[in-house]
Amino acid sequence: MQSPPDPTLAFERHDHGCCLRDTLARAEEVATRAGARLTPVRRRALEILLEEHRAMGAYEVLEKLAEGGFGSQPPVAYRALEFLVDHGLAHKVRRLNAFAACMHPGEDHAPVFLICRACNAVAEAEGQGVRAALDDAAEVAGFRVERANIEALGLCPACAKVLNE
Amino acid sequence: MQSPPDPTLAFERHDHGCCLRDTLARAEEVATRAGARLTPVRRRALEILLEEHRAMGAYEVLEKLAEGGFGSQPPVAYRALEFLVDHGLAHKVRRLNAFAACMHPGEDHAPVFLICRACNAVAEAEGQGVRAALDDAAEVAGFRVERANIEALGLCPACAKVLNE
DNA sequence: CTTTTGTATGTTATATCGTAACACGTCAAG
DNA sequence: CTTGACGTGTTACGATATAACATACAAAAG
Repeated sequence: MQSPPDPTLAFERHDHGCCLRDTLARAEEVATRAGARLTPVRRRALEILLEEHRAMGAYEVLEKLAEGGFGSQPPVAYRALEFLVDHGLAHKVRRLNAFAACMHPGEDHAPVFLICRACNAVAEAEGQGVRAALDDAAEVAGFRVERANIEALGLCPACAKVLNE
Repeated sequence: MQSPPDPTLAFERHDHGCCLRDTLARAEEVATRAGARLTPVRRRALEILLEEHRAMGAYEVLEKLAEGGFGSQPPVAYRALEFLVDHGLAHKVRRLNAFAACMHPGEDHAPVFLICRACNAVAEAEGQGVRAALDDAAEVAGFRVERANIEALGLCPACAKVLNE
């Protein structure tokens, strides 16, 4: 494993190689079940997001794809990422114009993103309750929610601690 | 009187001149109270957002500012818009890379944006409940939310009706 | 097995969104 | 009347994203 000592996607340490292989395997399954093909570029793009385990810009992903012998032009990355997002294998974090691998592919979940304004780490938290509240709020306006982006900016536990000293 | 019976930057018709003048007046007050200056460019930028009553890209706002004799380079618009956002007089809708005037300047509120995927209309709904749920979800991760972006994509009532026919 | 059809990949070129850095003007505080 | 903070304007550029077209490739139809 090469994983650097970064926080991310959860604010806690964890077994990385495990969550990578595991998630990748589930991703494969999700794609198959949807009748979609997790082709080499797409698979590699997902791997990249999982390896780094943080939110990455499309151009950053592109660079790593190119290193692996794939195309080096923006559409290559954007298309792979779009596929991943469409199939729930990755999420777009709009505040950062970045993408992050989904930690719960296949499971029916409502992710909310917690973005640390100090270290830029992004955690994907469970937001069923938030989503339910959103559906309620939308209903008042006669609006039916199909997709939602819920993102919070603040301080992660580690940075909050440091800044308080 | 303020507060019409609409659910805000809404999917319904309403008295426009009224909500414009009214909101503008309150904005002036908010700025003054914050010790900030609602200068001509800034005021005009807000007017533009209020007149059109929809989410607008920075370059679109810029164009209209230029028509009014203001500078025609991007920073002019971005700075005015940043001021408005910082002072709670406008919001950024990240899904659209666009800005919308706040319909409740000064009031303590937690906006959620309802974006119609068919007609691109944006409604600003009240999201106190959503925000509370978000705070709860964040707390589980030891994260303290400072700012949040909550955006929903779906169909507005009008478009939903049309598409069902 | 071949043709057809739809999908995936790659490329060039360009659109769209956003910011850094600096010059100038105004105004209020010292 | 100078200094310093702020606001506006400019040029130049960086970052993000997509359109349009060519080629390859795989699954379905013949």
